[in-house]
Amino acid sequence: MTQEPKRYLITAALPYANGPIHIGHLAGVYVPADIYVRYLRAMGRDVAFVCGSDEHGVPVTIRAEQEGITVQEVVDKYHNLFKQSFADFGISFDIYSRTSNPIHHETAQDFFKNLYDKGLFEEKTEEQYYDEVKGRFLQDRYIRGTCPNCGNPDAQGDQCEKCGTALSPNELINPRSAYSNATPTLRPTKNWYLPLQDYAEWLREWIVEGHKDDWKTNVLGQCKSWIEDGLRPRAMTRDLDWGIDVPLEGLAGKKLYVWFEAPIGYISATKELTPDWEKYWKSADTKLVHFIGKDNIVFHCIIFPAMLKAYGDFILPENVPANEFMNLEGDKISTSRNWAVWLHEYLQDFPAKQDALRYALTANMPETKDNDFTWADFYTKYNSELVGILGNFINRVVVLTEKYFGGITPAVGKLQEIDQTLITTIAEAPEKIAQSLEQYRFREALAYYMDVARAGNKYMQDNAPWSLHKAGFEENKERIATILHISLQLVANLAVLGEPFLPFTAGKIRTMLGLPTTTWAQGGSMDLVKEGQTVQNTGLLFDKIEEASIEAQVGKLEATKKAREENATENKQEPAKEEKKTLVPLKPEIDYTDFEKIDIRVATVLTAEKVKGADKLLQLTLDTGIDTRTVVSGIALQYAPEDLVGKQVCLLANLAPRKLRGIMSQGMILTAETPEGTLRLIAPHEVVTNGSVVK
RNA sequence: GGCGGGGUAGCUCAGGUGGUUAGAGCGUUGGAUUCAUAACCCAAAGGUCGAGGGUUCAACUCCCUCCCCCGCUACCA
Repeated sequence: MTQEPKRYLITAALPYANGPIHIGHLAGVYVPADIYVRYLRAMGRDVAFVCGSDEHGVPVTIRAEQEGITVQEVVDKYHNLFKQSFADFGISFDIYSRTSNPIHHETAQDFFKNLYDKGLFEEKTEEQYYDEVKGRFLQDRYIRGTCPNCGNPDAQGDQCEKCGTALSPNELINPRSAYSNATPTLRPTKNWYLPLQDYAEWLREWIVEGHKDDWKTNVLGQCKSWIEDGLRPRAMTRDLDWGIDVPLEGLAGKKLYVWFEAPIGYISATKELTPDWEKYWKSADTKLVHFIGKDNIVFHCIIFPAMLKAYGDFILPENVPANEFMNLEGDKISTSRNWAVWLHEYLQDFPAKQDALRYALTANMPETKDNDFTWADFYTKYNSELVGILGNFINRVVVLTEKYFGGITPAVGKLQEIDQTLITTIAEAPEKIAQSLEQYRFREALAYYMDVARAGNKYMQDNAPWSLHKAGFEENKERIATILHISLQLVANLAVLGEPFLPFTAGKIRTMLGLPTTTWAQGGSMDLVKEGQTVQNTGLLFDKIEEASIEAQVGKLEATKKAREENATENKQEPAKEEKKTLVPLKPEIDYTDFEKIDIRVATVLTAEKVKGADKLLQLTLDTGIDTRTVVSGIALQYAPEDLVGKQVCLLANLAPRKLRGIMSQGMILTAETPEGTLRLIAPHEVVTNGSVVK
């Protein structure tokens, strides 16, 4: 878009109603989005800033069970908490909605129906684990069982939290449902997939070529990676009982995939905001920007745009300025590990210090890489920058005006060169800051803002009106008046330009100077405070933070860490105790005819090499006596290729061939698997003829 | 393993189509000052730009290899 857009639609990632908001969310998404929006509004642009709670999906249902309350109570609780937190921190949404609203259900269902009617989905039937007791299908992470790798009896179907191995549910030993502990069965189920590969070429053109210069490198890189990796069909429906019904007949218990419906929440929220919602979504002169964290890139840059394209009519995001992550004291922020600074707790500990946090998070925003939030840094930034530079400058000006002119704005007199220099600096600031904001460079913009306050301190220092006052007030009165007049204009500019970053502070400054709501266009003006205007000293904008309150925060985190470590050492002893228990129990009895179906042969390894692109796979060539065949085996972690050549192994020879990493594997090497998950090859004790039958 | 992002002063981070002394804030040190919340102002010290090779008259910037951090993604038939 080369022309200035007529209006803006700004979205901030929908927070998931499964835990409170922390500083990572704020730094990554909501603060930058809010700064951007406040700036646009100050520019007089037409903006819709939409967000809402994401309330569907499995985790909230689990949480409800854990806490012994209904799912609705869980999502209500977090929705209200989110709403309060955002309001407290001045995140100025035009609407904060929620995906449980009827309007969203309708919108999402309409969207699905539209794509369905056009025949844009692929239908696929697959076998999935099913909990007979609870009567529901099980998502991977709600199937528990013993980890084949480390023997942890509580591994999840998608990964083992003890050893970190990525798993799929059918690898678990003794799988059981996380809901009922029942042994799950496999059941076929039909779901609808969006064939993303059909959009690959279009996405490539749109992103890789079209946006190569204006999207952030981290976003562009991630998209490229996905597109070049090959896009695959992605399920848009799930077997769940909490969510939005798939709008087709006879499909009880089938819901829309949360990542299908959640982004549609932006549309529903806009609908809820205004009957004119279509002009924000379907007008080419609207600029759509999604603010998200890096974990959401694929959904906002690939899947959602593909959906919008499939539907037709809708505009696409002009930019998706995803931020990286904010760490906390050197560790990744984690809701489940309670490693976070929660917004509601922050305000209890630091009442009315929203801008302090907004400042610290903006100054250190993870724009290009993961950044670290430390309390020590927060403390020094607050005390030396907000207190020492910004607050102090304003206070000096207000106090001097009070002392020398009874709190009345004095008239400006004859200007000197030093005044002109400052006036130029002020005049240039709005454009400079705006340039940075337009490019989503928030920390730079904030630094430029603080430079204005710095220039004020320097101006004050260089002119030293207090020295002139001492030398004789009456003979220097005009000069002192001029210095203070200009300084007051600078203070007013700090309110105008600070509105996006520090809205609470900007409001306080306006009160001091008796200014109405300001616009960005007023920035740079030297006529914001009129001669004769009363300047109220309403007290310090920022009072110093005591070291003790910072130590208390650090102590809080240390306690969390300590508790976690104690937990970890307790848990460490468990696997040892569990080892004996993790032996796989006997399978049901079979008769000899079942066994006869199995054809196991002795074979000799002729060649062995690692499968490229795979950790655990070896590609083997075997002499089976009957033929020479290729077998892929997952023993690379246990055996080096060169150790295998010439060795005899046992081969399940009549197993249906199957492709692994693109290689056709004709059979399966037999191994003994220890309870710890270690694999040992099975072979005859003495060398025998290749092709000998094992029975 | 593959892919993407990142590894730059004590700390937190910018930056670079290859080219004279590599930047900011904080911290440290010295000076000046007292209107101001011992704040502000001036100055200085401080970096072999992750490691090792290569291309080049010239690399922190380009190429190759390796190491570390973050994320995405795959594979025990």
